[in-house]
Amino acid sequence: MFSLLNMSSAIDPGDLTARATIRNAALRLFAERGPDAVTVREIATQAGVSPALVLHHFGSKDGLRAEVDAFAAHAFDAILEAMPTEELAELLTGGSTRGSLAEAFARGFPPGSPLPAYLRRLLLTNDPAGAALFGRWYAATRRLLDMLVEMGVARPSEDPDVRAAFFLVNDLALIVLRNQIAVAIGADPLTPAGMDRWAREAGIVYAEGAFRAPQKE
Amino acid sequence: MFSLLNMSSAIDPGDLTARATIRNAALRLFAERGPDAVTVREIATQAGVSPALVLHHFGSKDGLRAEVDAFAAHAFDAILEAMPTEELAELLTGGSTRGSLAEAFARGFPPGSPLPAYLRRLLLTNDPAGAALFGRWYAATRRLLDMLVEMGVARPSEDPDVRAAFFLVNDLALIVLRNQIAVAIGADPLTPAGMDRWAREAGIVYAEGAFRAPQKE
DNA sequence: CAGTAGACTAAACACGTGATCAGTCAACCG
DNA sequence: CGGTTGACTGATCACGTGTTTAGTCTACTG
Repeated sequence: MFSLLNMSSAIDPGDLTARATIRNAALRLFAERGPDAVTVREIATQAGVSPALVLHHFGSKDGLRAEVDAFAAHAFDAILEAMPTEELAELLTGGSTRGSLAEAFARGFPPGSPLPAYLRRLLLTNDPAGAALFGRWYAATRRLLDMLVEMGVARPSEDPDVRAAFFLVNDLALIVLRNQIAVAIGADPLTPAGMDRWAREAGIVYAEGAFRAPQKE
Repeated sequence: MFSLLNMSSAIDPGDLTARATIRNAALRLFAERGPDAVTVREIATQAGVSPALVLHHFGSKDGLRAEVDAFAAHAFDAILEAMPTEELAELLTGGSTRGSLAEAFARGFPPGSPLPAYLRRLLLTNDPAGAALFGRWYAATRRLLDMLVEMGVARPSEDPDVRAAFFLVNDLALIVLRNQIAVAIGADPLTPAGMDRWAREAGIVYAEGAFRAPQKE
């Protein structure tokens, strides 16, 4: 008897290993609901395999979690590595859209990708990996801002640490409050359309301010 | 024999009912780790009662959760109610600090209060209560911004929906990314000291912008 | 002083969880 | 061909969970 189910390449459309299929299913579920709220049985069902196979491949649920973490971190670094030069170029050419992390993500990931949601979880839990990621992005923002000041493009600040954090978290707010923003403005801010509206307003405020200065000037 | 443990008023310093003690313990634990990650036994231990008493008073864990939700929502509304006039007054008198939700919270809640963390969780989960809260705050922000434009204090925007959302989520970012911000700038942004630094930078950017406008003007 | 109501607890129950185990099957190697 | 390796599964385990039950003790009521 010829068993289709045991041909690992036939488990899922796309010729993926069973391992990869399980990892992808876990990534998607972890991103949406968090690892603690997802059961091994659920992952197995979604991947079309038995629960025991999940632990056969990854040792334990925590092992799977670690592997998914590493996979996601790798994907994020790939995005981040391709960004700063591109972002800088856009900024210096005075392009219409301001360089931003959220924007880079919207461009770098396919529309249905679970990675933005995964990133969100990483930043919001007390995960050390999330803290490390935030730290690297903060340092990059800080450096970029210093560079822009030196170039005369950005005005200097008395408290550059806070200003860099201000810009970074305003940007990340798009990712972490995505759903709330979507219902408020009637458009997903991580799609190109929503992103355009957002970038235009942010760009204006960052360039000109939003209030008529009451006492200064 | 005289039993101290059964005198409800002696269970906890502060003359609280056992019910209130349990509710407070649950609020604190829910805020820190989320309701799903907290066990009934844990709440009971922290409150100094038996696990069965928790369910005796609240029917079920979900019942307790609902009661804690209602309690927190009530506290938030109280803060929100006292804010807009005060905020408006500060704004119109040209006070040093810009009116903001995060600021109002830092002023309105004692330093160790679990309510900011609870609010954070409410906004970040897909909880309908959180969506409702965000919706009300968004409407208030939108109205305030319109009013300021009408008064000539704020510059009009082509996309006021997005601009209001932009201001609101920048503000809420202080609450949802509090920990990451704290390690980045070296100060908890929800304490008066950290809040001052943050408000100063935000105020400057919102008033004057941060970049030298490249093409406009 | 009975007697009832309610705060409170110890013990146990039903169930879903992550994990283990023994075993089947296909592929590969000598 | 015989034998070993490894992907894969069904059955089962130990355990923590929310909840229930039976019962104790105190305070109040007539």
